[in-house]
Amino acid sequence: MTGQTETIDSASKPEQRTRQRSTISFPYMDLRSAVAFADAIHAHVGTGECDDDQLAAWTSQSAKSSTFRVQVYTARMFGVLEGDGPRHRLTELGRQVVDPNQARAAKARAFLNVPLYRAVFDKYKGGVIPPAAALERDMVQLGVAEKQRDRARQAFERSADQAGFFEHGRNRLVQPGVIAGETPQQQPSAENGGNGGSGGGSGPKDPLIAALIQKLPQSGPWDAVQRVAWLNLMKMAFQLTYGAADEIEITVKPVISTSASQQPS
DNA sequence: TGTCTATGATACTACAGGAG
DNA sequence: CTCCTGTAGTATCATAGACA
Repeated sequence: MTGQTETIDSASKPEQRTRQRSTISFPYMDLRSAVAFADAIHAHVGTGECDDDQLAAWTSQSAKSSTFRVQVYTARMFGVLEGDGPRHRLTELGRQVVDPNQARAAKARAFLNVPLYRAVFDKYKGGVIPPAAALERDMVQLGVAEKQRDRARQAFERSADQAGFFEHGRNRLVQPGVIAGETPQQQPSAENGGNGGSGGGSGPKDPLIAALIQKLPQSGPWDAVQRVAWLNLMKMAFQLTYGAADEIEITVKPVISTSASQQPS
């Protein structure tokens, strides 16, 4: 393991031969490949779980191949798949993606789940997207590795197209209209994703918000860092669901020990 | 010819288990 | 208890081949 960097360095000019890592997450495949996985799982096990080998077989791949791994990574990044290790299942968003009635809104949400895409969207929403070269420069500034800039841009453009963000022209990034109002209101009765857990609740909850609520621990200690992370995710979910509002800041402040007066002994 | 897709390889990270 | 090592999983890079 340790000799490999030397091999790279000695290849030729060591300058800039080292691998640069992106500091912002983005998928290497497009939204369609993520939806394909969601479709495969939905078609075979519905809301149940499957493992690597099954999913690979259903999509005519080998579970050992990197393509398969990259595609799993892509689907998880879009938020349509979840699971630990070799086990996979649809997320709430994934179930909506395979539902023709909700697919449009769900794809738009999936698109904005990707940190890089979210950042680009925030930067250019309502405006005109620059040409490819300039867009790539922006992506590099946002944290994409120099060598991955074109790949990131290509995946971005395809995914944006598939999510309906280019409906007003390929030089404009416009959030599809359904996202704000359509889905949250339309499950008046049961049927809201059987094992949702919180399905028994009453209020009309956005699936993204519902999924976050499901993440809440039942009991026990829950440290501040985790709480802040959860609250930040909820903040983003609010922005996606209800639109951007004034900046909300979530921070941790150490407790100033006023408990001295409370200590009985 | 340029772009896209698929694939193998590699770097990095996290975690468990054992030795001192 | 701490440090070291091995292992597994994830993220990223590089490139060959297919296709328009």
